[in-house]
Amino acid sequence: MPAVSEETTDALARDVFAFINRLLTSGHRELFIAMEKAELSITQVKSLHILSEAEEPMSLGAVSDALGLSLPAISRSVDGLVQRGLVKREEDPRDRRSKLVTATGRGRAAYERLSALRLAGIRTMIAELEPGEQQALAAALAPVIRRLGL
Amino acid sequence: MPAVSEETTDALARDVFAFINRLLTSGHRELFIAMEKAELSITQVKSLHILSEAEEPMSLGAVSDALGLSLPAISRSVDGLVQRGLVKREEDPRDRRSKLVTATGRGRAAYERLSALRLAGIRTMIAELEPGEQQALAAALAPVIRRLGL
DNA sequence: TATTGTTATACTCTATAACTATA
DNA sequence: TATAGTTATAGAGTATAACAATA
Repeated sequence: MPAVSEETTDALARDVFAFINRLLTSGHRELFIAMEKAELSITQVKSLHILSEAEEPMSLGAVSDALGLSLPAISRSVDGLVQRGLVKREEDPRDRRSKLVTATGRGRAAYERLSALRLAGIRTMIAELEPGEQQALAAALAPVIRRLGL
Repeated sequence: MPAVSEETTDALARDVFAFINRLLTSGHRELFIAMEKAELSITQVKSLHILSEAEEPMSLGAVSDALGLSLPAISRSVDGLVQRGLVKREEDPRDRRSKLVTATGRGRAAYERLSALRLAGIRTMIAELEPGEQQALAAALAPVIRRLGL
């Protein structure tokens, strides 16, 4: 019962696909260079991401589940972050088998810097669009973002 | 001299960022499962991609440059594709040091199948949007796609 | 000599298995 | 016994270095 034909949805999907590809290829070079310079792996950046946004300390198992990676992979990844003071790791007093990890101020700042780089890449591409195109895109995306709770 | 304020551009960039993240996380699980089943690495899929779209045979060096990976990595990656009949590799008659590689029919078909999966993930998310949202998004993206030559 | 691609080797990141310590 | 995390080991994929063939 869609009020939009399947062909239209398909065409839109292809457009979104092309748009994403363009954004991904255009904006990620600087990000990867920055990650290399900071000696952070992709997993470490992702870990910093969820820990930066987490309201409360997380166990390693919770991080492992959130990222869909094995516990050993997370253990080693977080270990590197702890050694550089980007993450704090301490025993859970209520279950001493478990370790609670939190992003430190420095860790949050490091993630913010990388996130800003990624955003800058997208902004550069958007700035190349005509003002009218930007406005139409903003108007079209805003309600979608709001409705999806992003 | 933009007719759109910087704050507006920033807000739009953030929306696009959120939208992309949602699309990437939503649609890629099936794709990775399919890749695993086909025993194709990311590099092999990317190689199939550019070879499928290439008008003419490419040298290994050209593939290496296009993907930003080392020649040995491409050599091994393509070797696997050749062994499975997805890519044809032959000496360049005009420079016998060079090998020319082309996607075979089977190789193109394999790439098309994976590409369709990725598109399906995006389409699923788009189908969740209200008809009006879809129409606004389509109207906003179409001119952008056309102007960027995508 | 310089260049194209391959083979050798070392490194990073991951997963499974074995282990330690708590529960 | 079961569970959280760590350490041991093996596998995939990449890069640099050494090599072979051709220019």
